[in-house]
Amino acid sequence: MFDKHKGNLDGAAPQDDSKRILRQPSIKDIARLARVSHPTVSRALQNSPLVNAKTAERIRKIAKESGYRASAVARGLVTRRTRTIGLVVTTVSDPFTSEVVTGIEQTANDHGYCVFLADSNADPDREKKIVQSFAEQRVDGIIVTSSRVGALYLPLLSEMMVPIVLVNDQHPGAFVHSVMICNREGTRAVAEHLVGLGHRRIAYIGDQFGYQSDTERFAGYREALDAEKIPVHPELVVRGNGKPEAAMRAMDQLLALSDPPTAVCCYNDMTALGAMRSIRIHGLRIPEDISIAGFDDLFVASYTDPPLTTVRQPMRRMGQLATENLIKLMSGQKSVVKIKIKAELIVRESTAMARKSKHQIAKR
Amino acid sequence: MFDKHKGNLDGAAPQDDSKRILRQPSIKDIARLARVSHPTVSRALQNSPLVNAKTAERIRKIAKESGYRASAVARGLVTRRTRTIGLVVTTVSDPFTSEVVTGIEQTANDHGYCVFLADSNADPDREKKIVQSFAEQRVDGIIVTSSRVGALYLPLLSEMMVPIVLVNDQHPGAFVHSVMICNREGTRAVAEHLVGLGHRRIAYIGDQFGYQSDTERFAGYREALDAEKIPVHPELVVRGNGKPEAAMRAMDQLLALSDPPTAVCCYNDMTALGAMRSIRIHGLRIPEDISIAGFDDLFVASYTDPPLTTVRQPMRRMGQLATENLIKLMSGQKSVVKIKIKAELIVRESTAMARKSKHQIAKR
DNA sequence: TTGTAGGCGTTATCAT
DNA sequence: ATGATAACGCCTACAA
Repeated sequence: MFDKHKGNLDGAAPQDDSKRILRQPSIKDIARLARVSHPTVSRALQNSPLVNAKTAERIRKIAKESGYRASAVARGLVTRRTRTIGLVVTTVSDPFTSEVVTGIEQTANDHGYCVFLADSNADPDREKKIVQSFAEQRVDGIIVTSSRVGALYLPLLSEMMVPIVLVNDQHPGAFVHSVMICNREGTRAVAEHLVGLGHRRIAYIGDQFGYQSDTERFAGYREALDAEKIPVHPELVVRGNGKPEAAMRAMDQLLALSDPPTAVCCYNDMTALGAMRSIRIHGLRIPEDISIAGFDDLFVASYTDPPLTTVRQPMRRMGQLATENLIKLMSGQKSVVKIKIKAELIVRESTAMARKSKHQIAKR
Repeated sequence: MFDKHKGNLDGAAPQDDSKRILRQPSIKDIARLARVSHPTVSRALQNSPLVNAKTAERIRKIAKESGYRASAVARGLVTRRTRTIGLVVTTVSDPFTSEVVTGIEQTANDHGYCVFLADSNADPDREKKIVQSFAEQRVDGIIVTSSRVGALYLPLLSEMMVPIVLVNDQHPGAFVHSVMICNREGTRAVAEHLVGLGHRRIAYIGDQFGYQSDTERFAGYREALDAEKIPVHPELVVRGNGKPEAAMRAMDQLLALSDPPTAVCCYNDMTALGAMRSIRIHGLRIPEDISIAGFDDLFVASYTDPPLTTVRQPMRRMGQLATENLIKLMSGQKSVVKIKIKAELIVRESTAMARKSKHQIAKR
């Protein structure tokens, strides 16, 4: 039975009838109840030693009983600090992002900060609007993940006079504080791993053009091949958009080649997911027919079939570092401008020895 | 005599070059630059018709040039509305949650609200703390996803006098506004689908005890079996915790049975992910040896191997509905108390006809 | 059409 | 140890 009925008793939200005093108690209300002045209440609630222990106790009791909650709004107005952080992400529903957000939120909370979350949908205009709305909220600091604006923030921010930290900045500039992974080293490790397994035709499925992380990861791939004097075949370098759907099409392309790759480096795990699906649809086996590797180590990488070889990115930790860094900045301390995190290769079962191929020239 | 030493001494902004910059411009700064009073600025910026079109234009120009941003905190103090929503989730990094969050954030933003995000880590105490911190922030409304506190909010909230909407409330109470999926119908559809495929030994891997959604989904499972007079074997009902890891162990249990199930209904897709992994590790095939179905239709359900049969939950839409509902409530309108969303069975490739089994008694 | 005079709920700065 | 009183930046009467 579907009960879409509203309760006829206004049990939950009785704020319509008469205009009764629907106001949370203010510090003055408490002062009146406690028969002291409101600054005394303020002091008592902040555990100031400047107030008599007994009265302080009494005040706190009264405050508690009447459900008093100091208004952060009023406090923010006078102290000029809101203890608030603005967080802008491209999409919360991306598993990578949501892990970073978790790290940020928890760290912020531990330090007594509230966080405003806003989703830019990867739209630079929207991203700017959000930052402006954060300016109005008078946030004490801002964190941006996977920004496509990156260095372009500088002017806006000097105007806002609010510190900012970027996570996985996609458009790096010199003086921007940021936390990022060693992309090049990460993908290089993957590619070396693949080469070590005897692969020679190794493809790369990238992200869209213009992303710093993609550029760096591709550089790592290229380095590994160069080191072994394996040519980088242009037809083995294709692009997706960081999501499975596009990766499927990219992989389809690769499999349509007359001499398809025996291994694939993917820009990230989401890309790998799509690639694996495509491979399966083509009736090939992983890793027997083709090896595949991702980047990020999302939780799902442990549950693909077979589990995915990838590069671990400590996402929560990165969020934590960004936040701690921001907090330092907000309290006026200087801080490290670029934090680079080491990437860790995680070998699972989606990569294996290359099968003998007509093109293969044994070398080592 | 009220000498408030206003006039030229009005120190609001000592524009001397030496110590400016420390502050974002205030409405008074703009007023001075535009040679009008600050209420005029206020009106101009709100496009009030009460101000001369020309001067309004001039004021807006000046405001823009000086990068003026009205302080939401000051405004909130006087209007007693912050245009802010508090959102508490159990974990942002859960894919289900992050989809709901996306829906909420976008809708809120479209309506001019900022959202505070807080992660309770599924800890009821923390959940309460968060709500209190939201009270201090004077949020205009609150949304809670997968609350474990549920109806227990009522007292706290009537004290806060802030409307609240729950998404997938796990502890429903009569007068709590909430948005939820038809859990029972959803799992019933899955189970019927399985029965229709000839399965008779159908297992259920649930969540922890005490979750409303689990209880309802299990009820749906039971209904489907009852309808076909298939007994519900206790050994076929096991529990995980909604995450893959625990689901693996649960599935291991099931596979250790002397007569293991030929199909499994999982509480959610994350559970299914773990179950599939376990099945693979045991060397069995999906769906040839065993069929498996999830619930939620996370993006990953399309990329498992094989793609997962599941029940679609329109997560973003649910977030959107919750938010729209909350906005109504915040503006004092009455609104639907319980919104129930229809669940949709999505048949993919993880479910197939039951294989002949010694125990099988053809029936249909 | 514009300006003046509060006041929102705090904290900060003085007194006492 | 406590109390007046003044900001903080904005909005909203009400006055001009």
